[in-house]
Order: sequence, then structure tokens, then C-alpha cells
Amino acid sequence: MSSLQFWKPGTVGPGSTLDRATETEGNVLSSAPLTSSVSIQVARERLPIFKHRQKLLYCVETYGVTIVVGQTGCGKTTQLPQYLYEAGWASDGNIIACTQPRRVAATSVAGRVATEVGTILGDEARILNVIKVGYTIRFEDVSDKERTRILYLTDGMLFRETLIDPLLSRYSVIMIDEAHERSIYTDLLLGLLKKIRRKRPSLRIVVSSATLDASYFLDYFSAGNPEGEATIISLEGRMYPVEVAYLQEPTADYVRKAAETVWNIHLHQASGDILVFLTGREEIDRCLEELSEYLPTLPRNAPRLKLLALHAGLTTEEQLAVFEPAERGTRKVIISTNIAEASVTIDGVKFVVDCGFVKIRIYNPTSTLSSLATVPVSLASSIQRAGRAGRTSSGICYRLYPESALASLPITTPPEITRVDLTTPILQLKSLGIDDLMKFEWVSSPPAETVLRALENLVASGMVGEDGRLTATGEKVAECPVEVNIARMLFMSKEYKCGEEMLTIAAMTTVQDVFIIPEGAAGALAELERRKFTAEEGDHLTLLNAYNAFTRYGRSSSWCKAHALSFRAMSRAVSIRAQLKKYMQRFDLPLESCQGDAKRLRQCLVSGYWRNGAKWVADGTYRSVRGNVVLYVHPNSVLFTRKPRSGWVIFHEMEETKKTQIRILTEIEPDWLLEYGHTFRDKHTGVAIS
DNA sequence: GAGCACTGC
Repeated sequence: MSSLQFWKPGTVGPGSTLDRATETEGNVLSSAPLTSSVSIQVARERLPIFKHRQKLLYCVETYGVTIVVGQTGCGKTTQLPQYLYEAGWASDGNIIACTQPRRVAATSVAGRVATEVGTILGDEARILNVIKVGYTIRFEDVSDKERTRILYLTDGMLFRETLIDPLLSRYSVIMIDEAHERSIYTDLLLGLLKKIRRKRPSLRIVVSSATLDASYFLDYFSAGNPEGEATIISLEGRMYPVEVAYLQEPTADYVRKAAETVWNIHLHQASGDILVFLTGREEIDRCLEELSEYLPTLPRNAPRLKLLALHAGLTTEEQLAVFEPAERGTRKVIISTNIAEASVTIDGVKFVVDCGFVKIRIYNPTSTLSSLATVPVSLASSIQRAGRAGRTSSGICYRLYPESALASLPITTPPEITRVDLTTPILQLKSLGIDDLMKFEWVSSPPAETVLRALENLVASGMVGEDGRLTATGEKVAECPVEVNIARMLFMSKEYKCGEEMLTIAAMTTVQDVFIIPEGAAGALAELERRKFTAEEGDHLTLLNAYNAFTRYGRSSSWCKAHALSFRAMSRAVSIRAQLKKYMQRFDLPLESCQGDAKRLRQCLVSGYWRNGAKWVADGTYRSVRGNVVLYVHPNSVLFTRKPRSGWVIFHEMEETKKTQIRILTEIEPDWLLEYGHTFRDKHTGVAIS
């Protein structure tokens, strides 16, 4: 094979978006001894952010909104809240909050900062009366109402808090970290924070973002506000330079090209692990196959190659394998989805191979269909991906497209809020008293049709009245951490006397990948195990059976393994169920059991899924009641191979892949659909809704 | 007759 057919136009480095590193990332602080405050002090001063300390504090003091452009490794997430604390922003019972889009980030950063300030997290700290740093994520609140001064939490949790305290009055400063990722909760929070600041100007906001988005946030917070409301401050990072190489010609098959590139790197470049970005599991598997075909041609004296896949569908153990250092004389190759772009960080990577594409969710409000589309990555993403090669030393990023294609890349990925169903978020905004959605200051406006569709959905399900205001049920459902149709079933379970079972079904439909069906012979065996739970009525009751069996047999991981169930998913279902149970109790919904009366259960399901009806047709596909769309049953369904006796089903969700598929089906009688399709009478207002 | 980017409450 020829040497690399890449053109190397230069380096992503100083002056660009990845700055030259001054020292190794991360271990400076974590290696500091717990008890020695002196060494911690020294270490903190070595962080690039330190010399901007006074300037940062001045900006927060002077400006309502400070946009911090901080590159990976500058220490903003760990240091800025501490500077603010030391400057007195947490006095008088005030709290400094820092939001993260992911749970792991919130917990791990809180742990690190607790070490730095000389305390610890959790119960031990509570006894010692030294709680200063805490974190809050769903199912886990490691904070103290009185004593926590610096609180790390997921953006979703802070958004939820606005439903209880709309002015977020316990916080003096709120830092929205990783804002450039534009998670839906980040966007909603930023919109609310701009509003909150008008009523509570003393609140300070810090938005931390990557370079390419900073001026967008500045414009957003400056619009309609007095001069000097917002400012930008830029911090250099601690990245090593990454050289970028492009293909000379576009490739028709980037998976094959990726394999070829990996092979070339291995034969011609010095040691260092390789990280490959592809779009999905199928591509990853194919790339692995191509590479294993090369392996026998490896010269006897050449270093070995260790091939690893990384995607969210793997078990935790399988995912952990990518962090294990390879044996001496072996190079690791990690072939990954976008999970390695921001969620998972692997040190030791010196080479990145970027296919230039990503899979993103797209929502079509007209058809209410969600789909996964493979689209070119944004410029911001390609920079982030390249940066993965420069974490521990300088590196090279091979982009599998010509440099000329750079110009056609979008600057950033469209924010999530423009690409998803907004039924639940809009219900929540209404619950916050934001009734005129046209006047809400979105950071990026969602498509008008998506907003209209969400409103229509809310009216049809009795959450919003004809006057555009929340109904009594709507007020309650807005608080529930589940989709609107699921919440509606929980409320209707009172009529059908099946609260106990609906609670389980609600929890089980929320977790994904309950059944583990591996490839090949093991898969056939797993399939047999799953049949033990199968209910002929369909998937909802099958999920119920699986959950009940799980609790009956002691909730053990070995039991799950023996029955082809995911222990992680099942445990999560237990937590979600417990959380939803509290809401049921608060709303006075009885936890009765239907005592095995599956008919009542199925009727209750229709009260939530009444818009998701479908009729079986002779070729084994279904037609949707709304829109007469051709629907294919997902292969994981127990109804995949079987015609429902009545010929009718409701389904949990539909998604467009190569075909339009429906997942989690239950057989129903068609006249049950009519009952809900025509009118739903809101129990509290008595208003009939068509 | 065949499949699933990533998060979050």
C-alpha cells in the first residue's frame, strides 16, 4: 500500500482554536494530596485561568452576563466557581451554581472541586459539617440546603428547579457550562435567565462556550438590554498542537478509507493510539472487519494492533475496555461514534481519523416523525474531534474529505431545540407562566410549525384549554418527569384501577434497551429467554412481566444476565418507578393493582396512546390511524412475527430509519380508540376537548 | 422478516 495520500496544509494551533499547551491536562490537581492546602494552592496557580482571576471577577461584578470562551483544560469549570466563592458571591446564604449537560460531568467535577477546597462530598462531609461543594443530578442529590455553597448540577435539574422557584432566588451566580453544546435544557435555561435578570438584576450569569459560538451568545444577551449588559472574556487552553491533514480527493466510501488510513498510520507513524470517528454501529462493525482483513499482512516485527469499538449500545464493561492501556508494543485503535467527541475522553490518543459526518435527530412536525439523518459535521465539531488528538501530546488529525469541503461545512450543529418535539418543553414553559410563546426570547427559535404542533397536541390531550392556558391536569403533568402521554395514562389509571401496573409500564417504556439480544447463536438463546416474559397482548405487558420477575428474583445482576436483560436498564427502571410513585402519591392517585385484568390495563394504555393507533394489513405492515402511513414493526417487538387478533394496536413511538418503524406495541380493540379520539373530558374543568 | 447518533428530567 502506498504512503499516506494526504495533503497537510498546516496546524490547528496558536491563533486558531486549539492553543499550545503549557503543561499536561488534568493530573495537576487530582494528584494534590488531600490534606496539604499549600500544594493545592501552588497547583491552582499553574492553571491558565489563574492569571485572569481578577479580570473574571471584575467582569462578573460589573456585567450581568459574562461569556467565557474557555478552551479545554483551562480550568474554568473547576476554578471559576471557586474564585467566585472566595470573592464572597456565596455569602448571605447565596449559592453559586454551575450546570453541566451530562451527569458524569456534574458528579466528577464536584468531586474534584471538593478535594481542592479541602472537603469531601456526601454523608461523611455532612457529619463533619464541612459541606461546601455538592452536586445534584436526577436520583442523586449530594448537596445540603443550608451548607452547600458551590453546586454542580445538570442543566435539566436547574430547569426543573425553575418550575418550583421561577426566579431561582437561592443563586447569586449561575454558570452555564458547555453552552456551545446547545442541549435543549441549556437553551431553555438561557431563555429563562435572560427573563429572570429583568426581574432580579442582582443575579449574575456566566456562559461558558467555545470560540465559534461566543459572539452569538453576546448578541443574544445584549439584544434589548442596556449597553454593557454582557461581555466576553477569552482564556487560552492547554492543548497540544494538532496537525490537520486532508484527503486530496473526496472518497465514495469513508468507512473503507478510514480503515486504510488507520493501517497507513500504523505502518508509517510513531507510536500513539488512534481514534476513528464514524457515524454508527453498522459502520463501526464494517470498519473493524476491513481492518481485521489487513491484520494477517502485518510484518512480523511490527507493533501489534488492538481494535476496539465504542458506542452507547455497548455495556459499561465493554465501554471501559477503551480506557485500558494497551500492552507494550501494541497500538490501540478505537473506532467510535460521536460519543468520543464530548462525552467520553480517552487519553493517549495521538491520531484522529474523522469521517466528517455525524448522525443527528431530525423532527418533522408535519408528519410528527423523528428520524436519524447522517449529515456533514459542523466546523465546531471537526475542531473538537481534532482536539482529541492533542490531549497528552501533539498529534495529527486526518480528515477524510478534501480541504475545499471545509467551506461548505456549517459553523455549528443546529441546536437541539430546533430538531425535536417540543410538547413537553412547551407544557413546562406554560407552567412557568409563559403563555405567549411568540414573545419568548429563544436563543434559537424552533420552527413555528413545531410549536404549533406541540400546542395542538397539548390541547388535544387536555393539558391546555381552548383559551391557551393550562388546565388543572396540565399544571400537574407539567411537573412530572415523563412524556405527556405517559403522564396522562398515570392520571387515567385511577379510572381503570391499575395504578400499580401503569407505574411500572411508565418506567419501563422510558428506559431503552431492556432486552439484550446479541448477534448470532447467543442471540437465539437470548431470544428464548425473552420468550419467558412474553405476553400475547404485546410489548407493554411483556415489559411489565420482565420488571415483576426482576423484583421477584431479588433484583440481581446475575439473574439479569441469565435472562438476557440489561441490569443497568432494569435498575434505572426501579429508580424511575420510585420517583414517579412519589408524584402519584402527591397527586392523590391510588396505587391499585388491576389483579391481572389485562383488558383494563390495555384500555388505560389507549388513554395515553390514543393518537398512536395502527391497523394491521395483510402484508404484515400496519397503517397509522392518523395519516395512513405505512408502518413496519420493530424487530424487537413480540408482535414482530404475529398478527394481533383484533388487527389493531397502539404503539409507544414511531421513528423513521430506512423505513418508518413502530416500537413497543400492544393489541387493542378499535372501538377503544374512538372513545378517546372523539372527546376527552378534563376531569377537573369538565371541558370536553375534541 | 431484521436493527439503534448522543444526552437529560
